[in-house]
Amino acid sequence: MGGDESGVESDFDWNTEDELEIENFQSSKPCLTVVPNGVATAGSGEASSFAGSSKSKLCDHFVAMGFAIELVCKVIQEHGEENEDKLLEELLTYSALESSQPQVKIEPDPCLSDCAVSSWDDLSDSDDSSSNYEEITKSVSVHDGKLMSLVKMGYKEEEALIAIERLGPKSSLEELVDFISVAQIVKAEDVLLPPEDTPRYGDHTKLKKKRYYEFEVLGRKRPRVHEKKIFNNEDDEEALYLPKPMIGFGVPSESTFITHRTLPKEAVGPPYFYYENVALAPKGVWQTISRFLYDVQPEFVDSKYFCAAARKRGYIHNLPIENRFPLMPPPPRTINEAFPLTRKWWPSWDPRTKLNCLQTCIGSAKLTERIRKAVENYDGEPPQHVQKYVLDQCRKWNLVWVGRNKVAPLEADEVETLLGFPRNHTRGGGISRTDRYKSLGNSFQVDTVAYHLSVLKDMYPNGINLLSLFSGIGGAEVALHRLGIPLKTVVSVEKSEVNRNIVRSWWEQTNQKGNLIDMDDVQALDGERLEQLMDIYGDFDLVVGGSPCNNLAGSNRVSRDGLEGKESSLFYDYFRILDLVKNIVARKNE
DNA sequence: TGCAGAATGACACATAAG
DNA sequence: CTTATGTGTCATTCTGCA
Repeated sequence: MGGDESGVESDFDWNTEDELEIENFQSSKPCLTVVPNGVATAGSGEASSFAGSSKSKLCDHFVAMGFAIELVCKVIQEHGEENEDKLLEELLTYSALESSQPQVKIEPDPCLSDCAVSSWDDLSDSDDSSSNYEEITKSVSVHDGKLMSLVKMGYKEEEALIAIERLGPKSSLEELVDFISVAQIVKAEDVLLPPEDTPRYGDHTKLKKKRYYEFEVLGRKRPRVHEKKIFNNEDDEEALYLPKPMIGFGVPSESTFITHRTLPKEAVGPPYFYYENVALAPKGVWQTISRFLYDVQPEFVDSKYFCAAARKRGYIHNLPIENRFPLMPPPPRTINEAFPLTRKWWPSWDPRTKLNCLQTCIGSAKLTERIRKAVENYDGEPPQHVQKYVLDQCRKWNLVWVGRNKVAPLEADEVETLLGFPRNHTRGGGISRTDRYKSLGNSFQVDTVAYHLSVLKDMYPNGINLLSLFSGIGGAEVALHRLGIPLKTVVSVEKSEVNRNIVRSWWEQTNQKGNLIDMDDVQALDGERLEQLMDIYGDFDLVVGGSPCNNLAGSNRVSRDGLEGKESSLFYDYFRILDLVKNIVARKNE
């Protein structure tokens, strides 16, 4: 285990805006606006009275400036809300005090417990809003035992509450402790570090301080990408968030490869894990994900290097990266090759050779009609502004030319092919057209994933046991199958019944010899159930999951809440389950 | 009732312009 | 270096239609 050579620069910017994440952690921030009198209202600006609404606005205002929500509550409570400048001053004073004395404990505050309890309630699955108070107190008392134990063990009440909320009511004490410990490590780093006003790429002093801190104080070793120069030839000092080109440790079509990396000790498999999500998540999200997943660096890969459509994704995994091989035959890499019939109609002023990311929605018929009308008015090349309009729309909706002046969205079976699934994979069985696009838009690109998983083939000639979380339409299963890796037992957890049916039907059609066990709720998969499964079928060799991205993806106008969003926070369940599997495996091998 | 169309106007990041 | 503008994104929600 090599560890960390000091001074080796990372391509990944670990150094920015960590404060924000921590705030999220402490307050379990999101959808709740807490006003000073301890009443929590859902959403912002939706409060029933004028007073409430203005209070929450002020609160929001300060939180948006970067102050911790509990601090804002406290200050507003103490000083009223008439004098905004005065409040700001107080907040600044408190913040300064806090950062110089990290151990100062903010007194328990009604806002805090309310906040925690309210989001707790969100998770408790009772949509009935009428009997709120009793429900809450009841559920509090049920967990009082665990809460008390945790507090007695020396953990802060709010930390304990957040952990219980995250891991669900059935979580064991052991799991809770584990969760809090990770949270504390993340928190400790950021509280103890000097506050950073603005993210600055390539700021060496800060970078070094942080390294020093990690190394000396925490005694931790963090893997660095030693070969980073490959990503960024011209300027070493510019630490970029995402690598350019986005090829991760290498792709079959490019000649640059990284064949060696050092994983942190805790990350080393088996079991192997493979986690996926959108590359362009809000700031800090990938840092958090990476810290939870044993400090493994994400591998950012754009699927445009594998097929004719872009798909920028980050993957965190502990697989070996030597001797990868691609699926055969290689899929077409340009629109032209993928859809030869479009060549005849493709206008010379449309320079696209690759499609954009395949999404969950497609362009409407009305839109294609508007485009036809716009283009057919001109003989030959339309004027610049029309070209721009048409190209913009074509890029936005991934339209292709299928006739004279005629564009069309891709058919679902064409999307299947592009993503590497067998034709008609999602067809029939009661799935509607829109659902089909939706399932496909949320799926893996099979060739990309298969390339990463290909290293397992030699390691497991007799097949593997797979735990597949958020399986969707079974991208991982299809990838392994296409690689020729036998599937012994697959435990597939997927919420959508339609998707489960798709996987089940694929399983039967491909004459799989193994066992397919499907479940619908990741939160219901606890240690006991896992142990039971592993007793019957043997240890899991691989844990795959791409947790929901709705709250991370840029196309979400409504609720891009980051990792703490309603769906995307299910990432913590991926971590919880993976960690359980690791613990169970480790215990058995003792 | 369920589906498809259309509007919505969030963000982070890259790049250009001042 | 700071500010303005452009670009792209595993989406959500409402409305009208059949």
